[in-house]
Amino acid sequence: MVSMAALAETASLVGDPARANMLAALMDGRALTASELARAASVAPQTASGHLARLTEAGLLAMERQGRHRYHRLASPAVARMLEGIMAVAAEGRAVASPRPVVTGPRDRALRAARTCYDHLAGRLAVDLADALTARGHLEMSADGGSLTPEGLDFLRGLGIALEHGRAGRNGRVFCRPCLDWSERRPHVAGAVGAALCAHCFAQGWVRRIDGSRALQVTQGGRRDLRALFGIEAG
Amino acid sequence: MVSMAALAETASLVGDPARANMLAALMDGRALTASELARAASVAPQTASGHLARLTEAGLLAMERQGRHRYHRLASPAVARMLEGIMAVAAEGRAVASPRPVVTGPRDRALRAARTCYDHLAGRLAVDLADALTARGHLEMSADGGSLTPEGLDFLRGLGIALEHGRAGRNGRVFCRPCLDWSERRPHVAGAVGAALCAHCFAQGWVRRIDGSRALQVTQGGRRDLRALFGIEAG
DNA sequence: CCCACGCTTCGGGGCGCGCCGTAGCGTCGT
DNA sequence: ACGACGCTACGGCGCGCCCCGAAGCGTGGG
Repeated sequence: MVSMAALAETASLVGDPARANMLAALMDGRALTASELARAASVAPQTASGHLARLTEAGLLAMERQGRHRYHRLASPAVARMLEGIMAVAAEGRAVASPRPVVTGPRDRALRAARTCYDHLAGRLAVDLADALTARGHLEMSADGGSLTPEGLDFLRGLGIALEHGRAGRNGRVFCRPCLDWSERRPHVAGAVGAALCAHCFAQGWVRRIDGSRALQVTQGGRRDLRALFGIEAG
Repeated sequence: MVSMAALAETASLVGDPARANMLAALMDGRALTASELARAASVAPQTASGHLARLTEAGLLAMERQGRHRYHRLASPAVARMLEGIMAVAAEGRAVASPRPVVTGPRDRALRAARTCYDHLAGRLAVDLADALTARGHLEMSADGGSLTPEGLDFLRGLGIALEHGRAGRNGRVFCRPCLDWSERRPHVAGAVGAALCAHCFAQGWVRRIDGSRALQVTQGGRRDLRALFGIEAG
């Protein structure tokens, strides 16, 4: 039974604080350089280099050279889902340990409002979006799964959102993976639909990244369009 | 940002071989004693005790006393999903490292055929079941989600499978969480529907546990009924 | 009542690995 | 071509924690 040893091996890679910080920094789906990741983890570049080599060899990260920089990113959606799962358990354990909501730093404010989670939106913006779509009968979600309704599919296609990949079932529905929002403790839309929504928000200029953070800022046009199209007050 | 430290903390709990083996042994959803877990991890009872205390305090395990035994089990479905996620990444990484299928031990044979995965069925039996339901239009699954069709819901209810919990959406569908089968590399049914199916198989005596293993044996009656009701050849 | 048993606590030994010095390689600017 | 820069390879230091022996507690059985 080789998989048990593999379980410990993989988990211990995430189990080191420096590597965990690097992985967390990559959870927004971007590709970062070794130096940036070293800063994120508060370690020297040599240390980061060693960690990155191990993570890459284990298949957690993918690396591509570009000039004298080397950009590292999560190797696959499976890695992102794994990290989500670990964070969910960590949050659950914390909640038991300390009943009151743990901290709300000043910088956290922006993160809680809107951020990316690998390839989709997260934070209050994402939860509000899911709620708005649900209220209009465009989306149905439960703990075990979710889907766009035929009306929801039409609506999003009308906005110009390409959804060819996760094509609808024989009754015009397309499944959405629910992802438990880390800060809101409620599900938002992940999977192919979530990725398409997120891509569209960036393409339309509704959101943009704040400095080098994982947090997103809703632009003025974004506020206007999100209110007009989805009826949500963002930002 | 407290969650990053929590990420490393939680992951490092799984990152120790002894603890990982214990958690893997509990992945079938049963509750085991400290001694059994010590044997599973090949460590002395004192060592196991310390590990179990840490896992319990962190909220990964739940413990209940019963006489002079103490039964340990996974604390929540979230923990099971986390472990699934880590194993998926581990398998993915291995697949890259060694192209040929890693090992097929004699004991693995039974595990690959049928086993439990926390609260639902896994292995070839579970994948065949999902395929059969899909072929008959009772189930639809994709990478991002799945659901019973209204016909599928009726069919299962006709068998006496209680599905009140994950009640159907406004068009008579009930979502199923897809779970990537560890040995078959294809999705089977998890979530509330998967749990109900698994419970029904046990209740009808279609399957039973082999000795103290995670593997399941399909009974003679199980083979007959599974063929008659689902059209699958099991065992 | 005493022993057997399951489990836990305490203490010390040992090994692994995370860390940063220094040094070396490849790439880009001027 | 030279230096700056990003990154990587090597070596030794030091901390942490995983492990088990020995001993203590609670339960169950003879």
